[in-house]
Amino acid sequence: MTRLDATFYRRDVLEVAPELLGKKLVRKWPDGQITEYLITETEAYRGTEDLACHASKGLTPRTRMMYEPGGVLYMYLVYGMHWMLNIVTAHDMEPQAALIRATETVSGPGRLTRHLALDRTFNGEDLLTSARIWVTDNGFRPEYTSHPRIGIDYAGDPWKNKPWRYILSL
DNA sequence: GTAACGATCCTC
DNA sequence: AGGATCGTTACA
Repeated sequence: MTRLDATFYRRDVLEVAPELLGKKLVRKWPDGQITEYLITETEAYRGTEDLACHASKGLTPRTRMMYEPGGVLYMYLVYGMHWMLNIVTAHDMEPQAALIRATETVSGPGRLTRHLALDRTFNGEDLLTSARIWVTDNGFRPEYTSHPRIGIDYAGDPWKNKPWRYILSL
């Protein structure tokens, strides 16, 4: 049960996103309680070319965390009500992130952040040093399947068809 | 300023 | 199938 380090996150998101499956998202609450959530579904968003990735719009106040070195969180609001939890990957000025879509007990990216009480105050949070959220490796290397990403049809071909959504098998 | 649009979820 | 709900972005 060791906290994942910089070398894990500072690689291409197409490697990191599937490898996050089976890892444990750890949340330490204000009262000191700690709860763990097995990650079961992720999606990769990769660079300025990927028209489904917010970074395709360039470096803006909203997207700037994605340009940080891997290991920090990128939080943003969609549809005026749901916060999305993204883990930034790759190196400085290489905008990539893995969206955490579900855990073993909570399905859906919006429901997950509501359950874990994650919002804008976690934008830029550093998973390498944070005392309230981090990810641990238990040595589990699960099988997984790949699928097109959800809710990004507007990105058009070929991006809407990239099999960059990863689901833990069983 | 103004307007259009979501990396979703819930209820009909 | 449709509504909720608001920050971000682009454009005038």
